[in-house]
Amino acid sequence: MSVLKDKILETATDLFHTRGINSTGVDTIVAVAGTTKMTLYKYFGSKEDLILEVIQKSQQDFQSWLNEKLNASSKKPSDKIQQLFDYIEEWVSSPAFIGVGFIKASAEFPNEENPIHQLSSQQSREFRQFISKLAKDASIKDADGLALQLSLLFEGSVQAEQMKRGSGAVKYAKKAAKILIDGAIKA
Amino acid sequence: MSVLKDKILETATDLFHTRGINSTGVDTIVAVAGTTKMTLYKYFGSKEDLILEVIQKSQQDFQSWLNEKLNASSKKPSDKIQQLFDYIEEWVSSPAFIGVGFIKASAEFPNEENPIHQLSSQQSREFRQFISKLAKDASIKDADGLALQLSLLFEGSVQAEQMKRGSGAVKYAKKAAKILIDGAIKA
DNA sequence: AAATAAATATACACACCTGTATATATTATA
DNA sequence: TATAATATATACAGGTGTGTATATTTATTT
Repeated sequence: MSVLKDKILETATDLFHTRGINSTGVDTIVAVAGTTKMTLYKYFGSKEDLILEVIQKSQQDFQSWLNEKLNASSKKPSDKIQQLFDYIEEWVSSPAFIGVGFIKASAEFPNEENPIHQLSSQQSREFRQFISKLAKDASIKDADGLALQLSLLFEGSVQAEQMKRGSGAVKYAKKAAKILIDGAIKA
Repeated sequence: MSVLKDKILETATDLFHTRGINSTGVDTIVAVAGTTKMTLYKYFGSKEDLILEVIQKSQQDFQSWLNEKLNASSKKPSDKIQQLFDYIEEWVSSPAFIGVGFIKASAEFPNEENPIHQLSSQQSREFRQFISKLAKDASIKDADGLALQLSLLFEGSVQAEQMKRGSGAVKYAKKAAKILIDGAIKA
């Protein structure tokens, strides 16, 4: 991947989160990235394409990071799901955290026919399936149900953190997750 | 309140939710409301003022509805908090549900200095305090902690419902809420 | 050094946005 | 009926948005 394309993606990701997607023009993006519109439109067919790539890459990066953390920490499936929110907390609390792409995008593009909304919806679904797999591996009966509940805590936490940085909401989400997981294991 | 001002508020509320706030121009609002820009700017100083009033009124309406429901159903404080998510489910599942103003607004206006963001943040806080009061009345020890957790489930549910209408996420939020409330009562 | 590719600079077409100015029509009140 | 208040119609100023056309400069390769 070209270094310039990468720089544009990175800049757009940052601006979309700090100023909003619709409020960020391509002129601003290229100015901050230190390049020109011609270059941007060489790598991305349209602003919509750029948005789609930003959302995709953000989620990919997070998923990769999370996977590595979980695999490095333990081999036991029951440990993994218990540690899920430890890493979510680490990630959300880090200074580099700027939000979750698919959550913001679905708010700015509420129409379900919109490609950006559809990609957001798909990624939310995939993340829930990821949690569900963790639960299944840990021999939890209603894995899908628990996964949905944990994803609600996750999305709620991110929302809260976006509303007010340093809210500490994730700490309580973690406690709630532990209670729900313990309950689901016993069932 | 003038009937026209009311009509504009109602139309704007609907369009903001179905198309997004930034994506909805005042021209569209007055066209759908069946009036003109001159009238809109007579009742609202600016588009920002209109947005603020829309968010304020939406939350007020919801809070009033919820309060009535809770007061009508039972006098026992411990019942009230247990029934909270019954009514949230009823509200979110109703065909008239279009989303929560302060959640969408905070996504479209991420800058914490922005008046719209600040109002959103304030309303999120007020709703959490409302839940906390329910918990305190029910003699729950860590009322603030539980209120935060329940608000995460609430915001997560709304987010999920926005992502995909009819997701049924609230049903699982309700189950999770019951577990968390029961746990908090025992503690 | 010559030829090819990549990036820049600049200008512009066209659409849409918010907000206002001005003149006209409609409705309510006295 | 005359006066005042309310709403409409229309046009426009000034800004910003996406996307493209054209020409020039820089960097890479042969």
